[in-house]
Amino acid sequence: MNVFKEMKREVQGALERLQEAGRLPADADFARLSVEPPRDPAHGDMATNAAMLLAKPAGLKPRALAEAIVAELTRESAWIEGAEIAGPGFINLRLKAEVWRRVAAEILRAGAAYGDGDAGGGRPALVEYVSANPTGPLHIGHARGAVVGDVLARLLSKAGYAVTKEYWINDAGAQIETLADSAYLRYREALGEEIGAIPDGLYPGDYLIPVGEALKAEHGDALLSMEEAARRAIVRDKSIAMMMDLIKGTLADLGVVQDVFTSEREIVASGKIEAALSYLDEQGLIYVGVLDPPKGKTPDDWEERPQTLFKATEFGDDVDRPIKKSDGSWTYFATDIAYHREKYTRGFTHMIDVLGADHGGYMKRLQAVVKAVSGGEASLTVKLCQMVRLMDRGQPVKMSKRAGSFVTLQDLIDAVGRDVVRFYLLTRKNDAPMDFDLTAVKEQSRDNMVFYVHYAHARCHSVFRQAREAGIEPSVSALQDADLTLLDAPEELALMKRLAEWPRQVEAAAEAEEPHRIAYYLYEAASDFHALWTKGKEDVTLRFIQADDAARTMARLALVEALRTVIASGLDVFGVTPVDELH
RNA sequence: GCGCCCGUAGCUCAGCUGGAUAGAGUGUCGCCCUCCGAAGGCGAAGGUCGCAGGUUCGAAUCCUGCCGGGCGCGCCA
Repeated sequence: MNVFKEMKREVQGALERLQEAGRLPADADFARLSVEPPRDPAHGDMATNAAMLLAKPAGLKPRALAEAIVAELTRESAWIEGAEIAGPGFINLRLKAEVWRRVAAEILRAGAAYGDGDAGGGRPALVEYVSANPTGPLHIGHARGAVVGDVLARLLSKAGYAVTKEYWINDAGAQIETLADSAYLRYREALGEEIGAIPDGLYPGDYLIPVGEALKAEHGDALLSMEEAARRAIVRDKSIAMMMDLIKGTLADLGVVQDVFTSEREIVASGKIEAALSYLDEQGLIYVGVLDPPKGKTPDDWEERPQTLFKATEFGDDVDRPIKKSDGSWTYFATDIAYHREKYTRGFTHMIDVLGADHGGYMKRLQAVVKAVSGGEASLTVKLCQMVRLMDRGQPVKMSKRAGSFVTLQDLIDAVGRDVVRFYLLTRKNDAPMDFDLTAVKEQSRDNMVFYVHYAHARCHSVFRQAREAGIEPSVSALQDADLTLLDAPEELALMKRLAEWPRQVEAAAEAEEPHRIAYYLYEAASDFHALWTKGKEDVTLRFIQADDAARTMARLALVEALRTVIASGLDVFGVTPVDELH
């Protein structure tokens, strides 16, 4: 049950009845109608702008129209207790306490499924994220995209989309040849050869040593005498496979498991580039032309030459984009065209790419591609993740590959734990830069959202433990049977109202594609709970456990369980495991 | 030069896609532990929402132009 949706339906119903009665014009537009909780709780539980919106078309003063709406609204509503007209024409509604208790009861019944929505209507959505080059381990720069993408997928899934989580493997191109060369060097090293310093231009990392050893174990010294092309294929495939295993291992430790891994190499080999381009050609979107040099930053070796171009400008991009290099091979952009066409032909019209901020310049052209290859049917949103600065006690952690203090994502997970990494990276909008302070993220204080939310969950369990010691067993059935009408304190009602917002928060966060909203909601819910808990210290009658009143105690335990359920549900969206106890 | 993102309390950030007197945390100041975890809570002070226009019943939010910061800008992936 989404109270807010139900109320909007009621208000809309009232407006339609007024329409039928001829008191509102038949063509009145309700698109901008809002029924939302007001910022200030003194304004009631729900406020609507209906009167202000429709005053002009109705030819009435907002307050006069508001009175008519209120009369219609309160006539037969099961939920509305009262309505006031305020300010420029707001209608403030107060709902019966019964409404909130019903929500609490529903939470106890639905458990983790509370908050699940149907905004997605089962439609497929594809979230592509991480997609790091398989040339080495993931580092911190990849962490944010991995978490944001993963949680976006979980969020959309909770909101009713059929989500596919995808990784695009850049296993073609120059960097992969470099990887193969680097691995071959390690292979020779494994055979006992003295290789000295790793030459410039090759990957120096230790992580390739196991690749060399694996090649030795499988092939002995046979590769040395093998013809170059055949050898290169073997070394390359082995390197890519082992790098992907390394990456998947780290992602698994982060709790990220993707459904589909699409290989660039396979897309290239399958002829899908030619197919996609010929499709675009049929649409008249491919032509040969000459581009102007980039303004203000002409490369030294710039030479004007005719190129094969995609008409990206037709879809809002700034310039048309080349799809062939000067040597006749495809540009990376050409494979992007084929890949996004591939996504569309697999049935996805709702696509999300999670990319690093350094790919900002690619956003428009990718969106242009998606429009073009789908005949305008599909759309792509690009979530750009800004930099994460790794800090310790307020000081930047120096990272230099050369000095060997290169921090991998695996190191980070091992150092602070996957739940902390996940949650913390979601406490900011993805497009705002953030600091990740190794010490601060583990601090146990209120300014640490991660801790504060976990604490609330643990505290719920603490209450249950205390109840059991007092001889009260908060079993599922006992909680479901509790008499919630005994929850009548203003603080208790306020908490129930907060819990009633959860489905709405899920839907809003999913629609806006902003996982961080969940973090802030959980923080506020935790705050409400901690406040209520502490009030029980001063006012004994507010304590959850009332030794001489078993019924009231059970009602309050039910409220605690409802809160716990919502927090656990939010943490589940984040892929974070709730804790029953803090250490 | 062009494009994208950002500018909100001293500091770090929210602000529910246009709503009412702009909110948290932190820091400063003042309170609350014989009591379900003080790892917490309550209160005070703190703002020309970068600047200037515009759109309308109403703007931190949308549009335009400036100012300031970050990222990017053919043949790299």
